[in-house]
Amino acid sequence: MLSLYDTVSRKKVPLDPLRPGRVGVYTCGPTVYRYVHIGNLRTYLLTDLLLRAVRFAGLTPFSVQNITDMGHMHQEALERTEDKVIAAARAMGKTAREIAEFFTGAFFRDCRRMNFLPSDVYPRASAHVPEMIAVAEELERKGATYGEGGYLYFDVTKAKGYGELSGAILGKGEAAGRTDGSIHRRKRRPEDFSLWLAAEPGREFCWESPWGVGWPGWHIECAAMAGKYLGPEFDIHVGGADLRFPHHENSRAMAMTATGGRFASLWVHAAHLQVDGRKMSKSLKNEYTLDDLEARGVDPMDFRYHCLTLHYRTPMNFTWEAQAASRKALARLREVFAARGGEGISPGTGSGAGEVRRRFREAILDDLNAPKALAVVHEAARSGFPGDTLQALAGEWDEVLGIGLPVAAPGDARAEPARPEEVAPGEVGDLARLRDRCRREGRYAEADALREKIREAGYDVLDRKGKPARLKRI
RNA sequence: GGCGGCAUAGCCAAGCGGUAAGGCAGAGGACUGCAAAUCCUUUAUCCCCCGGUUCGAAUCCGGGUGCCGCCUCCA
Repeated sequence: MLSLYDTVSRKKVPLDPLRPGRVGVYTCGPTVYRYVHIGNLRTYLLTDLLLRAVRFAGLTPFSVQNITDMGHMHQEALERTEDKVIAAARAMGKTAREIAEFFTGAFFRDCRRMNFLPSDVYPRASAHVPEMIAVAEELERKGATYGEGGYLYFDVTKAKGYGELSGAILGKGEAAGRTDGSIHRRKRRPEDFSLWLAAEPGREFCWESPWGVGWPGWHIECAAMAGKYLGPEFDIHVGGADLRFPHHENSRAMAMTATGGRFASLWVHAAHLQVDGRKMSKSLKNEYTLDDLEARGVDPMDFRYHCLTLHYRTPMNFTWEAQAASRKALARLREVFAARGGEGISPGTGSGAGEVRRRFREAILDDLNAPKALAVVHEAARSGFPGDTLQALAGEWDEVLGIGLPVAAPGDARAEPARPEEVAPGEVGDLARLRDRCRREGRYAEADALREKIREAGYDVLDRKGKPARLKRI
């Protein structure tokens, strides 16, 4: 049985699906007016790992991840954005909708590169405004709203259990002491939040509503879309730690008040990723994207592996040094599984692996303890298990880890070491062959000089007894 | 001011009451013309500090110190 740490009850609880065998999962997805950064990706990796673990536990997940393509994309913010990509798009006369489309595409591309299992539905906020209006109307009927002049607010004192999720205490937050006239002037108390806002002049995204032409508040997005695709009650809600308050607290308050249901049974939050001990921010120039990592020689799979070396609730401090260590570790694992996986002579699931299998399973089912599971993988890699056993294990485990442990059948091309011409440019291959001849003839000084040249070209020379040397990218 | 998280070897990181997983780096060995790669072995008498509970604590309690986050858009 899979157990997960639930933010509301603050302890690990066994997953007990509302519908037998089916697990409904909702994840707060990206806001598509910029590229997602590696911190966002760590959060989405939690969803991916969760979905894979649900399958591993023999259940079928149904995953919904929203795309926020208009909610808090304020027209004003668009106009004065410092983001170069947006600024350039605006300069070219692109609409907010076109910009959102572009970054949505970029998001899906990153998901593929990270080897995320696709969600079943990716609802766009802009396509669900009628559903949001319906939620707001229901809240109005329940007497949990107030407002005037095109604005509608949610009265948090009408929500049962407000604060259970985040520990927020009414009147105790810093917002209580802050007064932003333009935002707070119509609110009775700082914790109340907008369900509907009047459109400012020139706003591209706006809709007709019972309260006038305008646009929906941010928190109502998730309440409406989760409700539409998963119903008033579902199993797991996933999101980044920063969304705990106010976004999740408010989504929950609204949904529970509107439907009378409990909304999500479990709330799972991903701890943040920082860079060099600081929160990522534009001003510090440390908001890395997957492309930034690749430009520095870090493959998306290397980053995925690196994330898995930490538990999802442990804050991560991203450093190039630690990422490099993970890159090497993954490369070694792959080599071991590839090389030995090819040794298999008999088909089947292998034997003698019961113990590691059990411990891997236990780790994953215990609140998705990926680092513990990876330790088991490393043990197996050093265990001396026969090829067919390693092959079976790699296949099973990679369903959960998704880090590309090769599953090479005997005779499979992946079971054979790559030939020089397959990994290196022709000139480098020529150097390697020339060096082989020098060595055979005992001209070691020349051979060593050639090795140095090959190194400079970015390749390691892997000598093999009686066979041509292999080349490997450094 | 309110709420929360984290402090474990040179670095990253599990463990959360029973006597310190795993990875990277380092050291020794095998292999090699020498290397690299690979393989084998090895590397924390101790888990930020001070008290306490317990037969027993990195793990629980109390008090410190340091770092970080949320409370405003934020994964």
